[in-house]
Amino acid sequence: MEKKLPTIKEIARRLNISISTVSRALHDHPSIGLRTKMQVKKLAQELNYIPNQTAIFFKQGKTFTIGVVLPNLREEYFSSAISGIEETAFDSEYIALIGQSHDDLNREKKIVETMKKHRVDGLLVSVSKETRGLEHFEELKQYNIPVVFFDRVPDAPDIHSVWCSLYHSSIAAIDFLVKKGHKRIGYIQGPSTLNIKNERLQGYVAGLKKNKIVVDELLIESSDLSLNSTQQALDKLLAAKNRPTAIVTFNDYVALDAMKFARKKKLKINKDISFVSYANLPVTTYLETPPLASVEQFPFEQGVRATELLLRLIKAKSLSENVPYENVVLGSELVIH
Amino acid sequence: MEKKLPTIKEIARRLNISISTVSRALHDHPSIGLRTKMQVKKLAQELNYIPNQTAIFFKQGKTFTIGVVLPNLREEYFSSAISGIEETAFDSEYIALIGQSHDDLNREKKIVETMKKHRVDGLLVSVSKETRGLEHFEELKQYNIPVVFFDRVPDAPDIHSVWCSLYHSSIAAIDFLVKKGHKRIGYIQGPSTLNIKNERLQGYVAGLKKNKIVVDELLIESSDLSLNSTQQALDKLLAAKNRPTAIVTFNDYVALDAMKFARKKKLKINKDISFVSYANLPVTTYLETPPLASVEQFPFEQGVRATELLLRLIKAKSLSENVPYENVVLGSELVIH
DNA sequence: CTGTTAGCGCATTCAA
DNA sequence: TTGAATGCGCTAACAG
Repeated sequence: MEKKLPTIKEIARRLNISISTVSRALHDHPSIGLRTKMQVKKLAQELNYIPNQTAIFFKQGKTFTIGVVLPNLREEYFSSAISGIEETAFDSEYIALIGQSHDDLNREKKIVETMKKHRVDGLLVSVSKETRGLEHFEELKQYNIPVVFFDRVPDAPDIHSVWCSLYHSSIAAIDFLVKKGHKRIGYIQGPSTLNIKNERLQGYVAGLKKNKIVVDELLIESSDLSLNSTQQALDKLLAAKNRPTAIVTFNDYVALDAMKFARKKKLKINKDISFVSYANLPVTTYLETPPLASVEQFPFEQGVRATELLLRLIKAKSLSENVPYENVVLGSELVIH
Repeated sequence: MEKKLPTIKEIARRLNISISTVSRALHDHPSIGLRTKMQVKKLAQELNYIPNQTAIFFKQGKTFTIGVVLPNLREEYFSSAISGIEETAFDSEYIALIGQSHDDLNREKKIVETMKKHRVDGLLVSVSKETRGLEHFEELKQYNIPVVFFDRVPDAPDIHSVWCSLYHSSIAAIDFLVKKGHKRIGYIQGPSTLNIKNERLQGYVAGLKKNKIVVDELLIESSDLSLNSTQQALDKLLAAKNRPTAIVTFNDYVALDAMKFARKKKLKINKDISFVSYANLPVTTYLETPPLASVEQFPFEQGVRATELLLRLIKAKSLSENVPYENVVLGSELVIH
């Protein structure tokens, strides 16, 4: 049997006073007599009264929720980000709704739709690798739901975003490898949709130039991030006439897959072939032979900053203030293992 | 400027018909004339009308949200679980609200409070390691919010739960080690609050007995799961008169920490000292020398099952049906690497 | 086939 | 100091 939850109406009825008096008493409104106030509070306590937030949300047109859309929670990178998001949101009395796109555009669209239905106060998005257009986000504007893209930020004007520039760290990575004596440095890049903003490749090229190394297109392969694709990329690099002695990879997962594969081919990691990658996942600290170095992209921090920005936008919205598009670019950091 | 969102009222006004007609038309109610229906739908389309779910939720006394409370999203184990939760929930038109306790009881309480405020339709919980009593969950009963505990399930009667029994796998682990020739097998257990249900230790003891090995209390240490604590535990085990040649650890993280430390002490993993652990985290596949074996606890699956159970409870609740306490115990599986 | 009305729980304006 | 009345957006019972 559905028990009826206590409401202010119920309290009012029992005390033979009006609903509004109860409401005010519970809010410590100054114009309520001490006696009445105490009575009300006491009964509320006894009945275990909790205001029905859904009613309040409904009335206020606010839900105190923010939606988070990202590819996959199982990747440590994103779970770190969402950890930062949840913490920041929670400390501001917001709560996070989550949706995983699984890098599937249709699912992403459906999630955004659901978030819209739930009237989230704002949305944080790290786009799927299939995402090109932003039509499914445009509509949110009409509903006054601010959107902040983070980490995987689409290359579009007129958006709010928080991401991490990899340009300088990419150059630092090349500097590091060159100092280690490497001259032939390969590169396994990721899907083109994810490459635009972060300037990994640009940094790679700039780093080579800075070190007077000619860019060899045969040393640049790409992976769709699947194990298979990474293996193929590595295979091609290893088959190159002047096989690279070091390889920069899109992220640690690609590096890990590549290393696993390299070991199968009887190559000694960090001897026959070295790796430098991006993400600096905590798990790499447990490896006997981790990538020589990895670029820390501060996913947790990105989550925090993105949430802070989003909360600011939400506040501005409620004050009907206009906020110019803001793009927070964090620095990255080459971490040597 | 806050734009006003379209409502059925607005549509009704423009079409000079009544609100309820609009409502019915949008719901394909049979008693609405085709013409009217088309008109309404057309205008709704044009105005980009979306029903205000918060109003509907409010009216229905349902939110189509489920809360998820767990220690930490950054642990792959839990992020796998939540991945399963999110998927299952989403496929049933539910959305997940998340809260991390960070193994802090007070935070856990506050999160539960928040979930209650948000009137989630149900709650999934993996308790913090500080959690002993369940008072902060009891109150949810009054609000008719069903709770399903998963993975870290408190040892209490009258709860719904989904967890994974480790007893048989623990025995299998010992069998496995014995077959490998190990006779002195140590054990690093976790915090006592997390040990009750899963029967890791019981399995360890049973396994030893089964193999006619005397249980040596000096070979049983415990860790609070921090790096330091694990190191201390390992140190003690290594200092034991008859140092163990193999160690079973509470989970892969403990094993990884222990292995890292063992390497520092110049011990060869899987030669001087071998490890078997629990969780079977995907990351271990990337290790050159992973634990010899690890017990798969199917966190994703647990998340799915827990969500399914919760959704069933929610449905039963709305039908005012009574459901007996259900405790789903999944099997685990020793995976040899 | 369509309109009128009430009400979900609460905050709030206007009266008293 | 308190009460009555209104409305947020929507659904559904009731009335034509």
